[in-house]
Amino acid sequence: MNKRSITIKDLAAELRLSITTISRALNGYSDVGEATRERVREAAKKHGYRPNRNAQRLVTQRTRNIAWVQSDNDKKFVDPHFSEVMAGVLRGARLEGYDIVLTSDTTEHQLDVYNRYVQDNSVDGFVIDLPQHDDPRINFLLETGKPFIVHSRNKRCDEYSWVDVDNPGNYRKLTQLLIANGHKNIAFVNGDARFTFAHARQKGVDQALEELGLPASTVITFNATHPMANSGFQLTQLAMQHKDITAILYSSALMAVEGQAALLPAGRVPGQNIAIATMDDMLSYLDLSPYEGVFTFVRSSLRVAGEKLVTGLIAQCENTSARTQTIVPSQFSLAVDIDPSALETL
Amino acid sequence: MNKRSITIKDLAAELRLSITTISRALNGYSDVGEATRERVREAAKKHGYRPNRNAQRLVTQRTRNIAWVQSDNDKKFVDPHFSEVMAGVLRGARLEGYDIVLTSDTTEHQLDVYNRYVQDNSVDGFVIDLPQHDDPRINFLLETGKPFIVHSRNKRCDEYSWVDVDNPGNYRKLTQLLIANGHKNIAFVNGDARFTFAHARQKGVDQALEELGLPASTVITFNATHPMANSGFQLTQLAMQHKDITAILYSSALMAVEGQAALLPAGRVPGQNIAIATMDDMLSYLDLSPYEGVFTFVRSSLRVAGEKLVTGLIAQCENTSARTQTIVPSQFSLAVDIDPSALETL
DNA sequence: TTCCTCTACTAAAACGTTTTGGTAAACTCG
DNA sequence: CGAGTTTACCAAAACGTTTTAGTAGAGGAA
Repeated sequence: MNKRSITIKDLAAELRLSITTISRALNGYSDVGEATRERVREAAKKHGYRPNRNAQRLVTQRTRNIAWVQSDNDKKFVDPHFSEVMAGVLRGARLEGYDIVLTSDTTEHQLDVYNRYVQDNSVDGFVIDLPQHDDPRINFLLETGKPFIVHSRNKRCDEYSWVDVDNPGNYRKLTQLLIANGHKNIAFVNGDARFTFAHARQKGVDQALEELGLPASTVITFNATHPMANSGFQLTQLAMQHKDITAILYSSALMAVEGQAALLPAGRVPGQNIAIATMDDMLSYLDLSPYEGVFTFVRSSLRVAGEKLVTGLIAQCENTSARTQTIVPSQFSLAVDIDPSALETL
Repeated sequence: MNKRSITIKDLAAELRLSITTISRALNGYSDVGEATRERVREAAKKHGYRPNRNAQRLVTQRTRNIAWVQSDNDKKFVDPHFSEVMAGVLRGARLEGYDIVLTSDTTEHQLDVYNRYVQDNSVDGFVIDLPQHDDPRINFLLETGKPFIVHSRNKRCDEYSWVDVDNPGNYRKLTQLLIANGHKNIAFVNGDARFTFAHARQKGVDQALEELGLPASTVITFNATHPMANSGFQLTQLAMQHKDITAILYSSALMAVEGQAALLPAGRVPGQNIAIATMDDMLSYLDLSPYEGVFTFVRSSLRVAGEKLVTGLIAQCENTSARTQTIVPSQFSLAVDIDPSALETL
């Protein structure tokens, strides 16, 4: 039970070397003889020695910990999109030898935990997911000067590091593509408008209409209020009340798939009498193979975004002046009933 | 930027007290004058002093960190059920002043990260979710003697702490309830059989049949292989190929809801010509209000389970001999077409 | 030989706490 | 008044590392 772990002192005693030499041997310094280094390595392996993380952190002032703070009563926590980003973050962190410290705040005292972490040396930096337009977490962290990175952008985005997808561009193109294929009545099933990503997508749609000189009524938007299972179904049902709609533009493939159950009773068959287009975040939770060539996708991996978030943040932790401002690329994959030539002229 | 945080020494200097007194004042020791304690408190607040977590951890040998290790290529990560348990864990941890350290392993070297954490003093204990029948993580942690707690039970469950729901009991009762209401051909849409929870539920179903002397063919089981969006839909479609089925028993309400889209085309209406029964994990991702009185539920909150997991584990971390072996209670909520009297005789 | 350089090592300080084992002064009581 | 007790403080050690500022000795050059 709870036996004390082996320490650098134990190794030093056993090998009749100073703890300095043990430390420097294991950390790859050149002022250690090769024979000695080998002896140290072997003894360390034999005893399963690992440096005490807390002692290391105390002396180096670096924790190799990254904070992810999740709002306790926040529905977005349970959204599969969250899990996908997190999976990428975890992978990136593991490869770099970092750990993720996950906590929840209370919405009333959202900044408390950020403040605590800044003060008590628990973490080197923060990942912020799903920012809002005037996000208090971003404002706070900018003030403290602690490293952080944001998934998506808000209005202060040139002051901090971020990883994002080209939301306006993607949705502008999807909209123009649908219009070029003859669709004049489009439903746009979008996410919660409080979040920057949903706002950016709406902007892309609006821009497309403006460029083509079409009235705003060409697209009717339906906003999800919370990420909920089957919200795609419910919003699609709403959209189906507008009989003249011939295309639906979704904000997530999950919603698009859920929406299928609302299409059938309305006599709509994707690719035949209705066109479906959506962003595909490449959720591993969602099998899209049945919809290949049936839906039009613009694909970009949230998992990759997660990995880029964490590597960007780590770069900044290790070199304070490093800034990451990266657009994760997207690929189009068109439904068979969509004429691809329209895409080239965009 | 990166300005050094204020330390106990700074406070001592400012107040012309020893660091001992500062420490003991803030930690509530009785050998500090009330006036002094107040002075210390005020100065600490004024400067936003927080003890350096790593120094604390080094000297106390306790981290107030709990590890949750997630398999990297594991689909279960993206399952909304995971998020719900995690939400509970985070809440419990926050209330007790603990943080969660989240990492991923690689499936090939699953135990590496457990081993590292045991050796390098990163965490005080581990939470293990979704154990398998002969789970190597459990075997390993039992050997090391490090505190851990398991969500669900496997065959060695009297050797460790766990939190679980009465899976066999609940599914025995649901099965008997359906049979008592005249259903002789039941589909059982169950989870992945590798996991103990799915196995335990199957056992409950089997036991019900045995007790009633009914043939095993009364219930046909359909196992999910991965947690996937819409797997409830696909498995329900499969079940609908058996025309004589009059009741479906699901392993999760999410699957039950997804299955709805497969029922309609088969001419089935819940509560009229088909009975639906399921466990309800009270996912905040899922709105079940439309199915109240339509499905039969046995309800138990995964979020509560998560909270109990973390408080049980913390108790064990702080007092090595403490063991938690808790069944989270379940409540029945019957569909209107189900005769409740059958339940009382069980 | 002497001086210099290079190799291979080390003692001690530092990181910021908590805890142990005190003590000096102030009170209490017979 | 003096002995004992209580109150309110503190110096120093400890936790387990990394890093700084060395040194002793071997080898080479003149």
